[in-house]
Amino acid sequence: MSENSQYPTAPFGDWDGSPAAARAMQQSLAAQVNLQDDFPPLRLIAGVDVGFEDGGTITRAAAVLLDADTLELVGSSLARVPTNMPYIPGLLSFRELPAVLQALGELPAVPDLIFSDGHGIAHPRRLGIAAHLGVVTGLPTIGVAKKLLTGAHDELDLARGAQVELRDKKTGEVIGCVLRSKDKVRPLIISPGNRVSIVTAPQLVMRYVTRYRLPEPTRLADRLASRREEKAAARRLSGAAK
DNA sequence: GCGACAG
DNA sequence: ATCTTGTCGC
Repeated sequence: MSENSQYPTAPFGDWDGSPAAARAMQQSLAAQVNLQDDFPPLRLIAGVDVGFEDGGTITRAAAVLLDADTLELVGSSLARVPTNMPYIPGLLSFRELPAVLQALGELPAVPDLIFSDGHGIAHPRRLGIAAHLGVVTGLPTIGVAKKLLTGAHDELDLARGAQVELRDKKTGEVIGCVLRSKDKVRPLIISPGNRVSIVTAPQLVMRYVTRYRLPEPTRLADRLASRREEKAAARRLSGAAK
């Protein structure tokens, strides 16, 4: 089980830490996003997500590696690092990406596609965390978000698989789609990413949705990052102790 | 100036 | 994201 350390350690170059410089950096990186379908036959897919411990002082990134055909868990990793900056809408990647890259580097293999929590190009400057991750790693990525950050869309049917385009409010440019992954659940906001087209992204998401709202890679990474298991177990015990 | 605002 | 119990609906 050899881990791979082929991911950048300092994804922000010579960033001075200021929000203004971060936004400028996003503008230039956004130009490097590839919105064409350019991914290999999928054999291994990954899911990444981030959670926090100790009131937010520790950033906890989880990465899971799945067999793209059977969805069998092939490997997983966890990276715990000190939190370096606060959450600022639009600058999420500068807060979470370092931990995510560390977790990815500890997986047993490099995935053919990564599902990232948060948006891809459905972002004010077209560089949400999924797109940022795709540019710095060069790998295909898709952003799977639970809430809207920017853009507008029409209503969509309540049936599983229903979807409508998400467009820039000002330019009308299509920046992603709103997808109902299960009957009557709150829709997901899907956007590339890198090396995946706006049309293909939701298809790939649906391919990996089983019985839950979130596609498996994202759901499993979320469980690890946010310690769903541990918390549920702790709750059951304290409740039984009474 | 006012509202919106991933995780 | 995280803190948190019971509860309404499919």
